[in-house]
Amino acid sequence: MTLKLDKVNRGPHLSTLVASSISREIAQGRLKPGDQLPTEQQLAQTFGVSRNVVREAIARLRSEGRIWSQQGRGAFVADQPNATVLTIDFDALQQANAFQSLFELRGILEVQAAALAARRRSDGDLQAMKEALETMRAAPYGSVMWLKTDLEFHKTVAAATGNIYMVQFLTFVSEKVRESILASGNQQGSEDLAAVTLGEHERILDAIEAGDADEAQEAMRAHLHGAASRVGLAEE
Amino acid sequence: MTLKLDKVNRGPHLSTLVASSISREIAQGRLKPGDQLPTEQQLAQTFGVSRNVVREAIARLRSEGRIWSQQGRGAFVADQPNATVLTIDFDALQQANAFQSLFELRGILEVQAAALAARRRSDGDLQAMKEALETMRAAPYGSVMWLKTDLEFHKTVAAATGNIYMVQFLTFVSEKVRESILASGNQQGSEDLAAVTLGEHERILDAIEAGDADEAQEAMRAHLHGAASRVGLAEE
DNA sequence: TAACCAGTGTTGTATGATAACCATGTAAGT
DNA sequence: ACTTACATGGTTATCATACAACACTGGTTA
Repeated sequence: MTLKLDKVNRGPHLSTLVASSISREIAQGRLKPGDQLPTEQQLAQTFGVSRNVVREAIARLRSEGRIWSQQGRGAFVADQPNATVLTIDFDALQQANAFQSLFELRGILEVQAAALAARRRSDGDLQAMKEALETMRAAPYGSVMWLKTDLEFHKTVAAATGNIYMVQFLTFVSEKVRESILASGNQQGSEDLAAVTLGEHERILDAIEAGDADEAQEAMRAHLHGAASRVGLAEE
Repeated sequence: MTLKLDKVNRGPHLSTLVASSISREIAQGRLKPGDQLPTEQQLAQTFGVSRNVVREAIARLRSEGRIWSQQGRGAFVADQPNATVLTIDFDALQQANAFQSLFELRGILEVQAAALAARRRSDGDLQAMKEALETMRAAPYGSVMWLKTDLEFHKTVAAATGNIYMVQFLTFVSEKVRESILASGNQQGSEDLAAVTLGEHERILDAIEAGDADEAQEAMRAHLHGAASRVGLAEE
Protein backbone atom coordinates (compact mmCIF):
# COMPACT_ATOMS: atom_id res chain seq x y z
CA MET A 1 0.00 0.00 0.00
CA THR A 2 2.52 2.60 -0.98
CA LEU A 3 0.07 4.16 -3.35
CA LYS A 4 -0.73 7.06 -1.11
CA LEU A 5 2.89 7.80 -0.36
CA ASP A 6 3.65 7.83 -4.04
CA LYS A 7 0.93 10.32 -4.65
CA VAL A 8 2.24 12.55 -1.89
CA ASN A 9 5.79 12.39 -3.04
CA ARG A 10 4.78 13.09 -6.57
CA GLY A 11 3.08 16.32 -5.55
CA PRO A 12 5.33 19.29 -6.18
CA HIS A 13 6.96 20.08 -9.46
CA LEU A 14 10.66 19.62 -9.81
CA SER A 15 11.06 23.35 -10.19
CA THR A 16 9.53 23.99 -6.77
CA LEU A 17 11.83 21.41 -5.23
CA VAL A 18 14.84 23.09 -6.75
CA ALA A 19 13.55 26.51 -5.76
CA SER A 20 13.01 25.61 -2.14
CA SER A 21 16.34 23.87 -2.06
CA ILE A 22 18.15 26.99 -3.19
CA SER A 23 15.93 29.06 -0.94
CA ARG A 24 17.03 26.97 2.00
CA GLU A 25 20.67 27.50 1.12
CA ILE A 26 20.07 31.22 1.29
CA ALA A 27 18.07 31.09 4.49
CA GLN A 28 20.69 29.02 6.24
CA GLY A 29 23.40 31.42 5.23
CA ARG A 30 25.35 29.07 3.02
CA LEU A 31 24.63 31.54 0.25
CA LYS A 32 25.16 35.08 1.44
CA PRO A 33 23.81 38.27 -0.16
CA GLY A 34 25.91 39.19 -3.14
CA ASP A 35 27.15 35.67 -3.68
CA GLN A 36 26.97 34.30 -7.17
CA LEU A 37 24.96 31.18 -7.71
CA PRO A 38 26.38 28.29 -9.68
CA THR A 39 25.63 28.46 -13.37
CA GLU A 40 22.38 27.04 -14.61
CA GLN A 41 24.21 24.14 -16.16
CA GLN A 42 25.96 23.29 -12.93
CA LEU A 43 22.72 23.54 -10.98
CA ALA A 44 20.99 21.34 -13.51
CA GLN A 45 23.75 18.79 -13.15
CA THR A 46 23.91 18.80 -9.36
CA PHE A 47 20.13 18.50 -9.04
CA GLY A 48 19.92 16.00 -11.84
CA VAL A 49 17.32 17.93 -13.79
CA SER A 50 17.24 19.81 -17.04
CA ARG A 51 18.34 23.39 -17.33
CA ASN A 52 14.76 24.26 -18.11
CA VAL A 53 13.60 23.20 -14.68
CA VAL A 54 16.38 25.18 -13.08
CA ARG A 55 15.29 28.23 -15.02
CA GLU A 56 11.72 27.91 -13.76
CA ALA A 57 13.02 27.68 -10.22
CA ILE A 58 15.19 30.74 -10.76
CA ALA A 59 12.29 32.63 -12.29
CA ARG A 60 10.32 31.93 -9.14
CA LEU A 61 13.10 33.03 -6.80
CA ARG A 62 13.62 36.13 -8.90
CA SER A 63 9.96 37.04 -8.66
CA GLU A 64 10.23 36.65 -4.90
CA GLY A 65 13.12 39.05 -4.87
CA ARG A 66 15.48 36.54 -3.35
CA ILE A 67 17.90 36.61 -6.27
CA TRP A 68 18.57 38.72 -9.31
CA SER A 69 20.20 37.73 -12.55
CA GLN A 70 21.72 39.43 -15.53
CA GLN A 71 22.26 38.08 -18.95
CA GLY A 72 25.87 37.22 -19.58
CA ARG A 73 26.92 37.48 -15.96
CA GLY A 74 25.00 35.12 -13.76
CA ALA A 75 22.56 34.96 -10.87
CA PHE A 76 23.27 36.52 -7.50
CA VAL A 77 21.71 36.46 -4.07
CA ALA A 78 19.79 39.68 -3.51
CA ASP A 79 20.89 42.08 -0.78
CA GLN A 80 17.47 42.71 0.66
CA PRO A 81 15.17 39.74 0.67
CA ASN A 82 11.40 40.06 0.47
CA ALA A 83 11.67 42.99 -1.86
CA THR A 84 8.76 42.13 -4.07
CA VAL A 85 6.86 39.53 -2.13
CA LEU A 86 5.56 39.36 1.37
CA THR A 87 5.32 35.91 2.89
CA ILE A 88 4.05 34.68 6.20
CA ASP A 89 5.33 31.38 7.38
CA PHE A 90 2.50 29.16 8.46
CA ASP A 91 4.55 27.25 10.99
CA ALA A 92 5.76 30.41 12.69
CA LEU A 93 2.15 31.47 13.11
CA GLN A 94 1.51 28.56 15.42
CA GLN A 95 3.32 30.38 18.17
CA ALA A 96 0.90 32.31 20.30
CA ASN A 97 2.53 35.73 20.30
CA ALA A 98 2.97 35.59 16.52
CA PHE A 99 -0.70 34.91 16.10
CA GLN A 100 -1.54 37.68 18.49
CA SER A 101 0.67 40.08 16.56
CA LEU A 102 -1.02 39.24 13.32
CA PHE A 103 -4.41 39.60 14.92
CA GLU A 104 -3.42 43.00 16.21
CA LEU A 105 -2.27 44.10 12.79
CA ARG A 106 -5.52 42.92 11.32
CA GLY A 107 -7.39 44.86 13.94
CA ILE A 108 -5.60 48.09 13.11
CA LEU A 109 -6.38 47.74 9.44
CA GLU A 110 -9.99 46.71 9.97
CA VAL A 111 -10.76 49.54 12.36
CA GLN A 112 -9.30 52.20 10.12
CA ALA A 113 -10.92 50.59 7.12
CA ALA A 114 -14.30 50.84 8.80
CA ALA A 115 -13.76 54.54 9.40
CA LEU A 116 -12.72 55.15 5.80
CA ALA A 117 -15.61 53.08 4.53
CA ALA A 118 -18.05 55.22 6.50
CA ARG A 119 -16.72 58.29 4.74
CA ARG A 120 -16.46 56.98 1.22
CA ARG A 121 -18.92 54.13 0.71
CA SER A 122 -20.99 54.29 -2.42
CA ASP A 123 -24.49 52.93 -2.77
CA GLY A 124 -23.10 49.91 -4.55
CA ASP A 125 -20.76 49.24 -1.64
CA LEU A 126 -23.66 49.37 0.79
CA GLN A 127 -25.62 46.98 -1.35
CA ALA A 128 -22.73 44.50 -1.42
CA MET A 129 -22.32 44.69 2.34
CA LYS A 130 -25.99 44.08 2.92
CA GLU A 131 -26.01 41.08 0.63
CA ALA A 132 -22.98 39.65 2.39
CA LEU A 133 -24.73 40.04 5.70
CA GLU A 134 -27.82 38.27 4.38
CA THR A 135 -25.93 35.24 3.10
CA MET A 136 -24.17 35.15 6.42
CA ARG A 137 -27.48 35.08 8.22
CA ALA A 138 -28.47 32.03 6.21
CA ALA A 139 -25.34 30.02 6.95
CA PRO A 140 -25.11 27.79 10.04
CA TYR A 141 -22.83 29.19 12.71
CA GLY A 142 -19.29 27.84 12.73
CA SER A 143 -19.58 26.10 9.40
CA VAL A 144 -17.06 26.63 6.65
CA MET A 145 -19.73 28.49 4.74
CA TRP A 146 -20.23 30.79 7.69
CA LEU A 147 -16.55 31.63 7.95
CA LYS A 148 -16.48 32.29 4.25
CA THR A 149 -19.35 34.74 4.33
CA ASP A 150 -17.84 36.39 7.39
CA LEU A 151 -14.67 37.03 5.44
CA GLU A 152 -16.76 38.20 2.53
CA PHE A 153 -18.46 40.82 4.65
CA HIS A 154 -15.19 42.21 5.89
CA LYS A 155 -13.97 42.22 2.33
CA THR A 156 -16.87 44.37 1.22
CA VAL A 157 -16.08 46.81 4.00
CA ALA A 158 -12.49 46.97 2.82
CA ALA A 159 -13.64 47.45 -0.75
CA ALA A 160 -15.80 50.37 0.34
CA THR A 161 -12.68 52.30 1.31
CA GLY A 162 -11.84 52.58 -2.37
CA ASN A 163 -8.29 51.61 -1.51
CA ILE A 164 -7.27 48.60 -3.57
CA TYR A 165 -4.32 47.76 -1.36
CA MET A 166 -6.52 47.85 1.70
CA VAL A 167 -8.49 45.01 0.18
CA GLN A 168 -5.38 43.15 -0.79
CA PHE A 169 -3.62 43.42 2.57
CA LEU A 170 -6.69 42.82 4.64
CA THR A 171 -7.76 39.71 2.78
CA PHE A 172 -4.24 38.40 2.98
CA VAL A 173 -3.95 38.94 6.71
CA SER A 174 -7.48 37.77 7.44
CA GLU A 175 -6.91 34.65 5.43
CA LYS A 176 -3.81 33.88 7.47
CA VAL A 177 -5.68 34.48 10.71
CA ARG A 178 -8.52 32.27 9.59
CA GLU A 179 -6.16 29.47 8.57
CA SER A 180 -4.52 29.61 11.91
CA ILE A 181 -7.84 29.48 13.73
CA LEU A 182 -8.98 26.52 11.67
CA ALA A 183 -5.71 24.74 12.33
CA SER A 184 -5.99 25.19 16.07
CA GLY A 185 -9.56 23.94 15.94
CA ASN A 186 -10.56 26.60 18.41
CA GLN A 187 -14.21 27.08 17.84
CA GLN A 188 -17.00 25.73 19.89
CA GLY A 189 -20.11 27.30 18.46
CA SER A 190 -23.45 27.72 20.10
CA GLU A 191 -26.45 29.29 18.45
CA ASP A 192 -26.58 32.47 20.54
CA LEU A 193 -23.03 33.33 19.50
CA ALA A 194 -24.32 33.54 15.96
CA ALA A 195 -26.84 36.17 17.02
CA VAL A 196 -24.17 38.11 18.88
CA THR A 197 -21.79 38.10 15.94
CA LEU A 198 -24.50 39.10 13.51
CA GLY A 199 -25.49 41.92 15.80
CA GLU A 200 -21.95 43.23 15.82
CA HIS A 201 -21.88 43.16 12.07
CA GLU A 202 -25.16 44.99 11.85
CA ARG A 203 -23.85 47.72 14.09
CA ILE A 204 -20.87 48.18 11.79
CA LEU A 205 -23.07 48.25 8.74
CA ASP A 206 -25.43 50.79 10.28
CA ALA A 207 -22.59 53.10 11.18
CA ILE A 208 -21.10 52.92 7.72
CA GLU A 209 -24.47 53.52 6.15
CA ALA A 210 -24.96 56.56 8.39
CA GLY A 211 -21.54 57.81 7.42
CA ASP A 212 -20.47 57.97 11.07
CA ALA A 213 -16.75 57.23 10.96
CA ASP A 214 -16.18 57.29 14.70
CA GLU A 215 -19.07 54.96 15.43
CA ALA A 216 -17.97 52.62 12.62
CA GLN A 217 -14.51 52.54 14.09
CA GLU A 218 -15.84 51.79 17.55
CA ALA A 219 -18.24 49.15 16.27
CA MET A 220 -15.46 47.38 14.42
CA ARG A 221 -13.26 47.54 17.48
CA ALA A 222 -15.99 45.98 19.57
CA HIS A 223 -16.55 43.28 16.97
CA LEU A 224 -12.88 42.34 16.86
CA HIS A 225 -12.72 42.36 20.61
CA GLY A 226 -15.59 39.92 20.67
CA ALA A 227 -14.02 37.79 17.96
CA ALA A 228 -10.76 37.68 19.88
CA SER A 229 -12.39 36.38 23.03
CA ARG A 230 -14.39 33.91 20.95
CA VAL A 231 -11.20 32.26 19.70
CA GLY A 232 -9.71 32.34 23.16
CA LEU A 233 -7.31 35.21 22.71
CA ALA A 234 -6.47 37.30 25.75
CA GLU A 235 -6.76 40.98 24.95
CA GLU A 236 -4.30 43.45 26.36
CA MET B 1 12.04 60.85 -24.75
CA THR B 2 10.13 57.68 -24.18
CA LEU B 3 13.19 56.05 -22.72
CA LYS B 4 11.79 55.92 -19.23
CA LEU B 5 8.55 54.43 -20.35
CA ASP B 6 10.41 51.87 -22.37
CA LYS B 7 12.46 50.93 -19.39
CA VAL B 8 9.35 50.48 -17.31
CA ASN B 9 7.45 48.58 -19.93
CA ARG B 10 10.44 46.51 -20.84
CA GLY B 11 10.62 44.16 -17.91
CA PRO B 12 13.99 42.64 -18.62
CA HIS B 13 12.58 39.19 -18.95
CA LEU B 14 9.80 38.18 -21.27
CA SER B 15 8.49 35.83 -18.63
CA THR B 16 7.76 38.69 -16.23
CA LEU B 17 5.89 40.52 -18.97
CA VAL B 18 3.78 37.49 -19.69
CA ALA B 19 3.20 36.90 -16.00
CA SER B 20 2.02 40.43 -15.27
CA SER B 21 -0.11 40.36 -18.39
CA ILE B 22 -1.94 37.26 -17.23
CA SER B 23 -2.01 38.68 -13.74
CA ARG B 24 -3.76 41.76 -15.07
CA GLU B 25 -6.34 39.64 -16.84
CA ILE B 26 -7.16 38.03 -13.53
CA ALA B 27 -7.18 41.29 -11.60
CA GLN B 28 -9.51 42.92 -14.09
CA GLY B 29 -11.90 40.03 -13.95
CA ARG B 30 -11.53 38.85 -17.48
CA LEU B 31 -10.29 35.61 -16.01
CA LYS B 32 -12.47 34.53 -13.12
CA PRO B 33 -11.59 32.04 -10.38
CA GLY B 34 -12.00 28.52 -11.67
CA ASP B 35 -11.55 29.51 -15.28
CA GLN B 36 -9.16 27.50 -17.33
CA LEU B 37 -6.29 29.37 -18.92
CA PRO B 38 -5.48 28.86 -22.57
CA THR B 39 -3.03 26.08 -23.21
CA GLU B 40 0.64 26.85 -23.01
CA GLN B 41 0.91 26.57 -26.77
CA GLN B 42 -1.89 29.03 -27.31
CA LEU B 43 -0.43 31.45 -24.80
CA ALA B 44 2.96 31.16 -26.44
CA GLN B 45 1.39 31.92 -29.78
CA THR B 46 -0.72 34.87 -28.67
CA PHE B 47 2.19 36.47 -26.81
CA GLY B 48 4.61 35.65 -29.56
CA VAL B 49 7.10 33.93 -27.28
CA SER B 50 8.31 30.42 -26.78
CA ARG B 51 6.45 27.94 -24.69
CA ASN B 52 9.38 27.94 -22.34
CA VAL B 53 8.84 31.57 -21.47
CA VAL B 54 5.18 30.91 -20.84
CA ARG B 55 6.09 28.11 -18.49
CA GLU B 56 8.38 30.37 -16.48
CA ALA B 57 5.59 32.89 -16.21
CA ILE B 58 3.17 30.21 -15.09
CA ALA B 59 5.67 28.91 -12.56
CA ARG B 60 5.81 32.39 -11.11
CA LEU B 61 2.04 32.82 -10.95
CA ARG B 62 1.72 29.39 -9.41
CA SER B 63 4.22 30.26 -6.72
CA GLU B 64 2.20 33.38 -6.02
CA GLY B 65 -0.89 31.27 -5.57
CA ARG B 66 -2.78 32.99 -8.36
CA ILE B 67 -3.18 29.88 -10.46
CA TRP B 68 -2.77 26.16 -10.10
CA SER B 69 -2.06 23.61 -12.75
CA GLN B 70 -2.28 19.88 -13.13
CA GLN B 71 -0.55 17.69 -15.58
CA GLY B 72 -2.84 16.51 -18.31
CA ARG B 73 -5.62 18.94 -17.48
CA GLY B 74 -4.46 22.49 -17.70
CA ALA B 75 -3.95 25.62 -15.65
CA PHE B 76 -6.77 27.26 -13.72
CA VAL B 77 -7.30 30.51 -11.89
CA ALA B 78 -7.14 29.87 -8.16
CA ASP B 79 -10.25 30.39 -6.06
CA GLN B 80 -8.54 32.35 -3.33
CA PRO B 81 -5.80 34.49 -4.73
CA ASN B 82 -2.77 35.49 -2.69
CA ALA B 83 -2.92 32.37 -0.64
CA THR B 84 0.74 32.16 0.20
CA VAL B 85 2.34 35.44 -0.70
CA LEU B 86 1.45 39.05 -1.12
CA THR B 87 2.74 40.84 -4.16
CA ILE B 88 2.53 44.36 -5.44
CA ASP B 89 2.97 44.87 -9.12
CA PHE B 90 5.47 47.59 -9.80
CA ASP B 91 3.93 48.61 -13.10
CA ALA B 92 0.50 49.01 -11.55
CA LEU B 93 2.01 51.33 -8.97
CA GLN B 94 2.88 53.84 -11.67
CA GLN B 95 -0.74 54.86 -11.78
CA ALA B 96 -1.38 57.82 -9.52
CA ASN B 97 -4.36 56.55 -7.54
CA ALA B 98 -2.62 53.25 -6.90
CA PHE B 99 0.33 55.04 -5.45
CA GLN B 100 -1.95 57.21 -3.37
CA SER B 101 -3.73 54.15 -2.06
CA LEU B 102 -0.48 52.56 -1.02
CA PHE B 103 0.64 55.77 0.62
CA GLU B 104 -2.60 55.90 2.53
CA LEU B 105 -2.19 52.36 3.72
CA ARG B 106 1.32 53.11 4.83
CA GLY B 107 0.04 56.13 6.71
CA ILE B 108 -2.50 54.11 8.63
CA LEU B 109 0.09 51.60 9.71
CA GLU B 110 2.71 54.20 10.60
CA VAL B 111 0.35 56.29 12.68
CA GLN B 112 -0.95 53.37 14.68
CA ALA B 113 2.57 52.01 15.00
CA ALA B 114 3.70 55.28 16.50
CA ALA B 115 0.93 55.09 19.10
CA LEU B 116 1.77 51.51 19.98
CA ALA B 117 5.46 52.33 20.14
CA ALA B 118 4.77 55.10 22.62
CA ARG B 119 3.07 52.61 24.90
CA ARG B 120 5.46 49.72 24.61
CA ARG B 121 8.92 50.98 23.71
CA SER B 122 11.78 49.60 25.71
CA ASP B 123 14.98 51.44 26.49
CA GLY B 124 16.74 49.49 23.78
CA ASP B 125 14.12 50.61 21.27
CA LEU B 126 14.64 54.22 22.23
CA GLN B 127 18.38 53.83 21.86
CA ALA B 128 17.98 52.39 18.34
CA MET B 129 15.67 55.20 17.31
CA LYS B 130 18.07 57.84 18.57
CA GLU B 131 20.97 56.27 16.72
CA ALA B 132 18.95 56.12 13.52
CA LEU B 133 18.13 59.79 13.89
CA GLU B 134 21.80 60.64 14.37
CA THR B 135 22.96 58.84 11.24
CA MET B 136 20.17 60.56 9.41
CA ARG B 137 21.40 63.90 10.62
CA ALA B 138 24.80 63.17 9.13
CA ALA B 139 23.58 62.19 5.68
CA PRO B 140 23.08 64.80 2.95
CA TYR B 141 19.43 65.53 2.23
CA GLY B 142 17.93 63.70 -0.71
CA SER B 143 20.83 61.30 -1.13
CA VAL B 144 20.33 57.59 -1.30
CA MET B 145 21.96 57.33 2.09
CA TRP B 146 19.47 59.79 3.50
CA LEU B 147 16.51 57.84 2.20
CA LYS B 148 18.01 54.70 3.65
CA THR B 149 18.41 56.14 7.11
CA ASP B 150 14.92 57.60 6.91
CA LEU B 151 13.55 54.13 6.28
CA GLU B 152 15.73 52.83 9.08
CA PHE B 153 14.24 55.27 11.57
CA HIS B 154 10.70 54.27 10.68
CA LYS B 155 11.76 50.66 10.99
CA THR B 156 12.96 51.22 14.53
CA VAL B 157 9.61 52.78 15.38
CA ALA B 158 7.83 49.75 13.96
CA ALA B 159 10.15 47.48 15.89
CA ALA B 160 9.29 49.30 19.11
CA THR B 161 5.70 48.12 18.81
CA GLY B 162 6.90 44.61 19.56
CA ASN B 163 4.74 43.38 16.71
CA ILE B 164 6.87 41.42 14.28
CA TYR B 165 4.35 41.62 11.49
CA MET B 166 4.12 45.35 11.90
CA VAL B 167 7.79 45.54 11.01
CA GLN B 168 7.38 43.16 8.14
CA PHE B 169 4.38 44.87 6.57
CA LEU B 170 5.63 48.39 7.09
CA THR B 171 9.04 47.76 5.60
CA PHE B 172 7.41 46.06 2.68
CA VAL B 173 4.98 48.87 2.00
CA SER B 174 7.50 51.61 2.68
CA GLU B 175 9.97 49.98 0.34
CA LYS B 176 7.36 49.96 -2.40
CA VAL B 177 6.51 53.59 -1.79
CA ARG B 178 10.16 54.53 -1.85
CA GLU B 179 10.79 52.65 -5.08
CA SER B 180 7.91 54.40 -6.70
CA ILE B 181 9.15 57.80 -5.59
CA LEU B 182 12.62 57.07 -6.88
CA ALA B 183 11.21 55.92 -10.19
CA SER B 184 9.18 59.05 -10.67
CA GLY B 185 12.24 61.15 -9.84
CA ASN B 186 10.10 63.45 -7.75
CA GLN B 187 12.46 65.02 -5.32
CA GLN B 188 13.88 68.44 -5.44
CA GLY B 189 15.78 68.87 -2.22
CA SER B 190 16.82 72.06 -0.56
CA GLU B 191 18.72 72.27 2.69
CA ASP B 192 15.95 73.70 4.83
CA LEU B 193 13.73 70.76 3.96
CA ALA B 194 16.25 68.59 5.72
CA ALA B 195 15.81 70.61 8.89
CA VAL B 196 12.03 70.41 8.62
CA THR B 197 12.07 66.67 8.13
CA LEU B 198 14.48 66.13 10.98
CA GLY B 199 12.31 68.28 13.20
CA GLU B 200 9.30 66.13 12.43
CA HIS B 201 11.24 63.04 13.31
CA GLU B 202 12.40 64.54 16.56
CA ARG B 203 8.85 65.34 17.53
CA ILE B 204 7.88 61.73 16.96
CA LEU B 205 10.81 60.48 18.95
CA ASP B 206 10.08 62.82 21.84
CA ALA B 207 6.48 61.73 22.01
CA ILE B 208 7.41 58.07 22.00
CA GLU B 209 10.04 58.64 24.65
CA ALA B 210 7.46 60.44 26.78
CA GLY B 211 5.05 57.58 26.30
CA ASP B 212 2.40 59.93 24.93
CA ALA B 213 0.50 57.80 22.44
CA ASP B 214 -1.83 60.51 21.21
CA GLU B 215 0.96 62.98 20.63
CA ALA B 216 3.06 60.31 18.86
CA GLN B 217 0.13 59.55 16.63
CA GLU B 218 -0.37 63.21 15.80
CA ALA B 219 3.32 63.79 15.22
CA MET B 220 3.51 60.88 12.82
CA ARG B 221 0.43 62.10 11.02
CA ALA B 222 2.00 65.52 10.61
CA HIS B 223 5.22 63.99 9.37
CA LEU B 224 3.47 61.89 6.74
CA HIS B 225 1.41 64.87 5.71
CA GLY B 226 4.61 66.79 5.17
CA ALA B 227 6.21 63.90 3.32
CA ALA B 228 3.20 63.63 1.05
CA SER B 229 3.35 67.24 0.00
CA ARG B 230 7.10 66.94 -0.45
CA VAL B 231 6.65 64.30 -3.10
CA GLY B 232 3.86 66.25 -4.71
CA LEU B 233 0.93 64.21 -3.49
CA ALA B 234 -2.36 65.99 -3.00
CA GLU B 235 -3.85 65.11 0.35
CA GLU B 236 -7.55 64.63 0.73
C1' DT C 1 48.48 54.34 -22.32
C1' DA C 2 44.25 53.73 -24.56
C1' DA C 3 41.29 51.77 -27.88
C1' DC C 4 39.99 47.95 -30.39
C1' DC C 5 38.95 43.12 -31.10
C1' DA C 6 38.44 38.24 -30.81
C1' DG C 7 37.37 34.42 -27.68
C1' DT C 8 34.98 32.27 -24.02
C1' DG C 9 31.45 31.66 -20.66
C1' DT C 10 26.71 32.78 -19.08
C1' DT C 11 22.02 33.93 -19.36
C1' DG C 12 17.84 34.56 -22.41
C1' DT C 13 15.01 32.53 -25.84
C1' DA C 14 13.43 29.27 -29.37
C1' DT C 15 12.35 24.67 -30.99
C1' DG C 16 11.36 19.91 -31.11
C1' DA C 17 10.69 15.62 -28.85
C1' DT C 18 9.22 12.37 -25.20
C1' DA C 19 6.86 10.84 -20.96
C1' DA C 20 3.08 11.20 -17.74
C1' DC C 21 -1.43 12.23 -17.11
C1' DC C 22 -6.46 13.39 -17.80
C1' DA C 23 -10.81 13.14 -20.13
C1' DT C 24 -13.70 10.96 -23.27
C1' DG C 25 -15.57 7.63 -26.17
C1' DT C 26 -16.01 2.86 -27.62
C1' DA C 27 -16.04 -1.97 -27.52
C1' DA C 28 -15.88 -6.21 -24.98
C1' DG C 29 -17.33 -8.87 -21.20
C1' DT C 30 -20.35 -9.82 -17.31
C1' DA D 1 -27.86 -2.49 -17.87
C1' DC D 2 -23.45 -2.22 -15.86
C1' DT D 3 -18.68 -2.60 -15.52
C1' DT D 4 -14.13 -3.13 -17.31
C1' DA D 5 -10.62 -2.54 -20.63
C1' DC D 6 -8.66 -0.25 -24.31
C1' DA D 7 -7.91 3.42 -27.78
C1' DT D 8 -7.48 8.27 -28.81
C1' DG D 9 -6.63 13.05 -28.50
C1' DG D 10 -5.19 16.86 -25.76
C1' DT D 11 -2.38 18.96 -22.00
C1' DT D 12 1.25 19.54 -18.84
C1' DA D 13 6.03 18.17 -17.22
C1' DT D 14 10.44 17.41 -18.55
C1' DC D 15 14.42 16.85 -21.46
C1' DA D 16 17.82 18.04 -24.98
C1' DT D 17 19.84 21.06 -28.25
C1' DA D 18 20.71 25.22 -30.66
C1' DC D 19 21.20 30.04 -31.27
C1' DA D 20 21.19 35.06 -29.85
C1' DA D 21 22.50 38.67 -26.56
C1' DC D 22 25.50 40.11 -23.25
C1' DA D 23 29.64 40.33 -19.96
C1' DC D 24 34.29 39.56 -19.01
C1' DT D 25 39.19 38.66 -20.19
C1' DG D 26 43.34 39.06 -22.52
C1' DG D 27 45.99 40.17 -26.33
C1' DT D 28 46.85 43.27 -30.21
C1' DT D 29 47.34 47.57 -32.17
C1' DA D 30 47.48 52.60 -32.75
